[in-house]
Amino acid sequence: MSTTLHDVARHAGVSIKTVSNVVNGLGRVSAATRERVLASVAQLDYRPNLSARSLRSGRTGVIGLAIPELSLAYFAQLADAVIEEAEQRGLVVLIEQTRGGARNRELELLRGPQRQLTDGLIFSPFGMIEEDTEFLDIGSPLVLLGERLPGASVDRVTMRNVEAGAAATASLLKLGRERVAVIGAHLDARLGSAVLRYEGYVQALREHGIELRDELVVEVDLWHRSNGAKAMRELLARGEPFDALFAMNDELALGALRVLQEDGIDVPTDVALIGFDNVDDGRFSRPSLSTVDPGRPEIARMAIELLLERIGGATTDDVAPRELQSPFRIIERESTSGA
Amino acid sequence: MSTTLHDVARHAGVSIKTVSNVVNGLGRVSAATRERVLASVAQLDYRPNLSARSLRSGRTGVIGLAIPELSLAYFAQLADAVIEEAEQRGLVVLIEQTRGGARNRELELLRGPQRQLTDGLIFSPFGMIEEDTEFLDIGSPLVLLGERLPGASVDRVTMRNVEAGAAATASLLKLGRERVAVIGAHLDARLGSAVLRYEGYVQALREHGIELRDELVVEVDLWHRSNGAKAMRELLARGEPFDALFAMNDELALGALRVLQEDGIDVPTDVALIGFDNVDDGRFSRPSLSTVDPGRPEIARMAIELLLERIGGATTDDVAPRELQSPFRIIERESTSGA
DNA sequence: CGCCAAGAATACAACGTTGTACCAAGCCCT
DNA sequence: AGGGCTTGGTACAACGTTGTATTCTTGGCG
Repeated sequence: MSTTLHDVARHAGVSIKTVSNVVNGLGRVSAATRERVLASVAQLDYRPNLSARSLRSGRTGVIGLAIPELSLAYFAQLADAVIEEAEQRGLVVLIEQTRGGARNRELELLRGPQRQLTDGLIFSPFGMIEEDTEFLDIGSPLVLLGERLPGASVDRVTMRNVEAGAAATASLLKLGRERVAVIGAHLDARLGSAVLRYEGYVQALREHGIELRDELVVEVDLWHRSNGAKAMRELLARGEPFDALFAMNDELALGALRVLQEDGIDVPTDVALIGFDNVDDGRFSRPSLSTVDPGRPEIARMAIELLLERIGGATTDDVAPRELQSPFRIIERESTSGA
Repeated sequence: MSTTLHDVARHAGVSIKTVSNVVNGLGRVSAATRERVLASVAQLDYRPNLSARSLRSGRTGVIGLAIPELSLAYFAQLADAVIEEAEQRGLVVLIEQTRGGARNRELELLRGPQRQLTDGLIFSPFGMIEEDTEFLDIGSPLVLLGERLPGASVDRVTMRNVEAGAAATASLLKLGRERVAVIGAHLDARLGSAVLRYEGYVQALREHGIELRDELVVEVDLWHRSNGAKAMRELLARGEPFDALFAMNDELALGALRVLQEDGIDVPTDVALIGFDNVDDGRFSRPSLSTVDPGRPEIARMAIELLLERIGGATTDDVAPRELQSPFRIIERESTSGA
């Protein structure tokens, strides 16, 4: 077994509590004993038992991050940012995948035994519906990512999806394009990024006095690359001409790009293209992909800040939930270059 | 506070240990009391305190996964597989990033307090050198991914990098190409995938009676997409003709592809291209990317199996370390299509 | 009818840590 | 010189769980 406070205490000839105080920098300890204890700690290679510490303190130093899928670049990069941000605050991150965001998976995960292991959870919901908000009461701090479940009174980090969607669309319109298609819509949904980004799209069209054409709107359930390709084939099959495309995320955009090129359609000359998320891949596609940068580091930072406020605050319940918004910016690359 | 065994015991009118037995399915409990206890458990929504359980049992149910960077698609997908595999065995995964695999970061991570929190560690080393092997003695089970630190007597999961490198190269040669470039080499290193894959490259050339030309070998430190682009510019600048390219991973390949296309060089007509890792992105690039599939799910499964054997085994020390090899296969896509 | 074994449940300690309460000096002040 | 105060340290309990040893039933059997 590894060394404990007892071992160190015996070795240094002090009480176990004094060692504890030295290790945690608490209480008053004379310089002499402190040094003696530290020497013993070093010599015996003492490392505190985190389970015991957690049992006493009620804190584990672990936070959970629940996302749909790590193999989607957006979430991988988000996880990266969260881990980085957590590390700076002395926390470690337990990642859980909801796998396509199936509702049941999400509910299970909210009630799973892992919750006992984490001081709080950062959760990017996808499949849950409004009736499920009661399940969000998990007994430990929770921060939602995104605009789903708007009814729930929980801390959350969102972005200006409507404005961002409008800005993306506008960046296409300002090139003089007038037939702007969009893929990734969830027309019969009432919630989620898809709804908001679509709203931005519609809004931008209106502001520029351009008619909204349903034939240029393609719905896509999961925003995977393969579905982007499928959506583009569908759009092409419709035979409706278009000269610009707003893809609701970069995966869709890159999937669509591939199909456009297969058909000999040049981007950006024939079709200007913009995605969403600023995933690394877009920088090296050909043409490189214009996109909306959602401010991932900020999202991570804000989420952890909200979480830590709850974790730290003794009386967590009576504080009203907060919503923080991350800044976004349009990144113009080759896929919308003047041409 | 949440409900404890005490609460349930009082509620069901039994002893605390009986509740514990019921919850864990241990000991002999009559059907009647079992039912009564389970009813109380459900009613009070009892969930065991994992810290306390860990303190008693010495197990946390958490395993660590230390990788260079989650934003590299290969590692994101690997992490995905590990989490999935762990979940099936009732474990959760703590992901730690070594950020480009700096040696110090790796050593810190091996000694960090997190080790007290995990039952074992799956570690993909990058910057550590052979002199550091002593640091691998972390007091809990450890499985290495890859061939680094060959001197260390630790469990590990590897792949037939030499054979795979040779197979990739051969798949280019069999197209009739004779000037096969390679990017990603670490010529003055003695260890690592780069060395082995390069060895396979050399070997395949020799077997096909093709001369090895140093001018067609480009070194790349970190196998990022941007470095792939840089390497390709360097290769083009050399002015040495080549008609095929083996990129040591898909990121390099996609970065290189982009630069080739900028220069109007057609893939696969002018240059046939194969990568390594079978990252999702390669399926939707244009042309789609031929690659080597390293068997990620198998790697994840093997790593966890090795880890669990150590964790389970009472006398862990006297069992000789094992090495498992994952199967690989060549995936031919457009970037090496006959043409 | 009395004894024993097996079945069912309990009491208690321990895992390693930290918070609370307490104690022993030494010092200053009146 | 004795009361209060600061400084440095200790003893003990508690966090919630589980392993070990123990007790209490009960029914079967000689």
